[in-house]
Amino acid sequence: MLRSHNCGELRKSNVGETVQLCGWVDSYRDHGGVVFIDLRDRYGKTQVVFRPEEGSEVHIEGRHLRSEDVIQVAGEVVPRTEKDVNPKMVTGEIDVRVRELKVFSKSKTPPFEPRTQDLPNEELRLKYRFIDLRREELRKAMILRHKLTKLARDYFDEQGFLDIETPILGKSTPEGARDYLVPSRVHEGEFYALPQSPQIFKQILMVAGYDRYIQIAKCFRDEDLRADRQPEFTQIDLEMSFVEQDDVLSMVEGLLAVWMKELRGVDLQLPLPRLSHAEAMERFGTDKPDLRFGMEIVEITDLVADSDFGVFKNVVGSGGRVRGLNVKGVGDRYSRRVLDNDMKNLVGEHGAKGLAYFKVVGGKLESSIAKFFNEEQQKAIVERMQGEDGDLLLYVADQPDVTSAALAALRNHLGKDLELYDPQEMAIAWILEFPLVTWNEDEQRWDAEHHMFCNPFEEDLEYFVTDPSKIRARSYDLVCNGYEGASGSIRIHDTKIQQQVFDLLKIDPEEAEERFGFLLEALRYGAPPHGGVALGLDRWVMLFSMYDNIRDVIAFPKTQKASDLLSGAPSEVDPKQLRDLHIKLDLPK
RNA sequence: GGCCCUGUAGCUCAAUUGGUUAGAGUAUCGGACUGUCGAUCCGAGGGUUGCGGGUUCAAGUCCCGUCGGGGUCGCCA
Repeated sequence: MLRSHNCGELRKSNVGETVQLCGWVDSYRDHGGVVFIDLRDRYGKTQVVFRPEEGSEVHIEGRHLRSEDVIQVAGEVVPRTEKDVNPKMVTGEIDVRVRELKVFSKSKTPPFEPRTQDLPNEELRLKYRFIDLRREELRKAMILRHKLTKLARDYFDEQGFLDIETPILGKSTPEGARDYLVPSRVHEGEFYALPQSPQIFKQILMVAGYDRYIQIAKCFRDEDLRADRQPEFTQIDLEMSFVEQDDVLSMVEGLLAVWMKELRGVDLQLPLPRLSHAEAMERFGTDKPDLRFGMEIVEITDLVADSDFGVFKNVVGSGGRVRGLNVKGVGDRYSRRVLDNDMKNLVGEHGAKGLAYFKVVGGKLESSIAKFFNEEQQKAIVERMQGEDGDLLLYVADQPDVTSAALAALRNHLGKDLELYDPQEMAIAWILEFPLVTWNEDEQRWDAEHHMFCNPFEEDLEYFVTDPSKIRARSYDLVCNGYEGASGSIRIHDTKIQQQVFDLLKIDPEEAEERFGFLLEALRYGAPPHGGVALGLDRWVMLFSMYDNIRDVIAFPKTQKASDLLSGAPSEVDPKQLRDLHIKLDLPK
């Protein structure tokens, strides 16, 4: 070993010991005589001291050390005088007095230093990821990620789950997200696809009798990125046989309880709150509500249908709804400019054509459009909204889905802007009973909401013929602070029901065989009732470490355009490689 | 694909309404200093204002295009 201790462990009790430390020069302070170096490794920092009387050569070399040089020092642990103790460092009670110095490697002047307060822009951080990863914040995130993963593996192991790997090179199934394709050299003109999830394989494992499966699985989706979406990401993927929905939910809840206990020291209240999809849409306008604060959506369609306000009246007349939010006590906080521009634009991004607003004054409404509502209507609105003097009431009038999307966005914006919640809090809940299918207006057909192997409620089977939009699925999402943290369902194991679903989705038998016949075939050889769920590991690390993007919890993330600025991927390849694969490029001009 | 933000010294930022030689902190280099811990003090070097075009007597600043980064809508079963 090149070191006897790491840089985070020496204490007063080590005084007098001769030690060797290795690490990176975090900072240096040269007083001409005495030179101080903060030596850093993954475990912490220790101050090492060069004094002229320890030998001129070592001292001179010490004076030339610069940020990020990698060195080994040998010397004696000495106590600091009381006034020199640094209470900000756990190793602040001691120094290592350097007798010998070895410089393993000098560093070029780094583009930024790991100890910097002013973070450089993300482009630079990604290009020099090896330096960014030296920062304490990122190191903490990596450690937290390790802990979440380790706790999950241990938990599922205790519950009898088997960790089984599934292929990375798989078959393209053109449902859902765009596939990342990998050309086959051996099979000319044919392609593998990287898995969007191990979905089909884990169901086949259930058929094969491995009734509790778990995998920390890399998944790939070639879609546009977001703050919480990377082209490759990690799922904690599991599947269980001979279970009902509640069994899967409580299994996941058990994991969350472990995480909360071990990482936050909190006893998670179980079972977690459960909301139906319909209820979530009604109260929060979204299937992934941020439940850290209230400010729920309230409907006033019935109260304004007869008002003199043309906008509301017309919307109601054409089947629309008028819904809004009561923003408590901020009647004067937002200027008309903010309301008419910023907030209107925000709801506009979600299709709303306008934003109506009132201030509650003396139990009535005040605003430029208040005159269109008679006293009775005003009082009814205030009462419905539970309005008190000084409240701000905001309304969107439009088709139902537009009011939901617009008000959900507005609610999230206001919650953050008004700091309506404790950022430390984690509000976790299940969203249940998603619709099995949604109508695709462009294609004029029904699309699976979750996926096509998702089991409908038996009591809803009659709606297959009468009104497919009413069929509820045995599917469930776990939401936390407005993020989808897990998603799963009980699967279909009955071939008759599976056929009904295919019929509804207009997937003809031949097509079904071609796309995923191997799963359908497996299901014909004795399929147990089964279901499962996948947790987005990156998002949970992000939530537990309170970042607002997942790049900060991934060691080597990609940019919004899916490139890796560190390695330069993607990149052109040698023409010979393309020839081997029989690929000719046909690029846009 | 749409919309919004952004790009000035290695880094973080400034630069009045379009107007003189584009500044500051930090980093780097040189010097001073024997107890600092964001060390301090003195000095020096460091710029194709992302790139290309245009308007103008004059462009970091205005216009068009383009590239990179970020946010978001579409998209993501």
